Amino acid sequence: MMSDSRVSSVIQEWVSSYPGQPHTHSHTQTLNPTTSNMAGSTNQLTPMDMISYSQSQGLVRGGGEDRVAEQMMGMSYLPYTSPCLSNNSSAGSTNHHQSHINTQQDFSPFLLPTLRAPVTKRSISKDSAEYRMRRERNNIAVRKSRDKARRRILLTQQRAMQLQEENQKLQMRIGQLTQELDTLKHILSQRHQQGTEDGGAGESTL
Amino acid sequence: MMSDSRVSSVIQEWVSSYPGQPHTHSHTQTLNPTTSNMAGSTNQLTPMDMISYSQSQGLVRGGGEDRVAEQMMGMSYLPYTSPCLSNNSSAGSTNHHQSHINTQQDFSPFLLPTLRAPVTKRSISKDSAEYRMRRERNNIAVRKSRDKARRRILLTQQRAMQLQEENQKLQMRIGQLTQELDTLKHILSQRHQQGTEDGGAGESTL
DNA sequence: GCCAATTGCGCAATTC
DNA sequence: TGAATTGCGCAATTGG
Repeated sequence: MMSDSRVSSVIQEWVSSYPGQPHTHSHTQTLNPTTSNMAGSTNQLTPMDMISYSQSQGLVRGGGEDRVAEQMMGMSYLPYTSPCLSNNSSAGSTNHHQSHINTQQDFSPFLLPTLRAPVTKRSISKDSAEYRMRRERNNIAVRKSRDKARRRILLTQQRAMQLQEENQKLQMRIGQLTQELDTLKHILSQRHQQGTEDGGAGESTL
Repeated sequence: MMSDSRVSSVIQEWVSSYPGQPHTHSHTQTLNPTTSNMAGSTNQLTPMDMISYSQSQGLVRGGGEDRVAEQMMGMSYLPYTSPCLSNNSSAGSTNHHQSHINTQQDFSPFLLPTLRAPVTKRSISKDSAEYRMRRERNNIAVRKSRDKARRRILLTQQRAMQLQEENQKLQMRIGQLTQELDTLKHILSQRHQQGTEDGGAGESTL
């Protein structure tokens, strides 16, 4: 109805900012054992949070495998000893040079008796001009993406505030209308009573 | 206010999630969505940026110090040539673990007469157990913080949706009330007319 | 000054 | 193949 005119620009923008709701695929990750990390200390965080989380944000992917499991469990930021080892090379991610191998699947547990043997990796060598090129492009994409996300969040906040305002106004309006209605009803009721008593007609001017 | 009873749980949570609105301190950077970004040309950072870079603080990790300047200018994700050079190893940041060698101390300076010698850094040496300790603690804090942020965002989204729903209901309610009011008014008006015709006296109570 | 919390950044894995 | 996402760790800041 007339509501359209009430929606302000912020809302409009916001709407366009959510083309099609989060995917909610079936996430793929493997949540493999590695570093099961039972860490010990529990830590609160209702499981509920996780649910909605993974849903809206859509699949938690790749990144820190183990983390996934953790997060799924609602156990986030816990001590969490690094997957490979505590401090030495390429613990978590990082480890540039050697190669992209170890982080991900972390085959080491099985195939590498000693330490990782990054060797044998077809090195895209960080030196490679191409590598740098890719990295640079990705960095740009990342910045862009985050910028977008920030704006989206901002819009959502504004939208929420705006809706809240609107809501209050509507509530007020309802209050007015309700009161007015009560008044009229009361009047009618009296008239009716009068009419009944008098048997005649008593009307108001309103 | 009096609206409390009407606000649903999601809202409640959301509210508590924003203790005190975005700080808006003296602002450090970003702050606003702007991104006005005159885009035009420019991008490329001036060598000037380098200065702030090496200066900052302990262990510079080469990361995106320069970025700061850019962002201050509202110039986001632009090309932006890497600080040290475009492709060489460990150029930007990264370098984490592998060895504290290259990044930090970077002995190479000996070989590179022209570049600054970051030496003279207070060595918190990445080897230091303390360093690792700090890092680990910070990593945990970071995860925690991000988790929190995610939940906050989610709450905001839910809140917005909920408010929208509520809004629709309120609008509907207003529609009903309005109609009802019109009906009553119409009735009263008719009776009044009748009363007038009859020559009766119509007064309103109230 | 220390510490936790934030925040921007780049990396790498994954999705689209 | 390349852009977009996203978790992660690092480092600089900020607020206590």
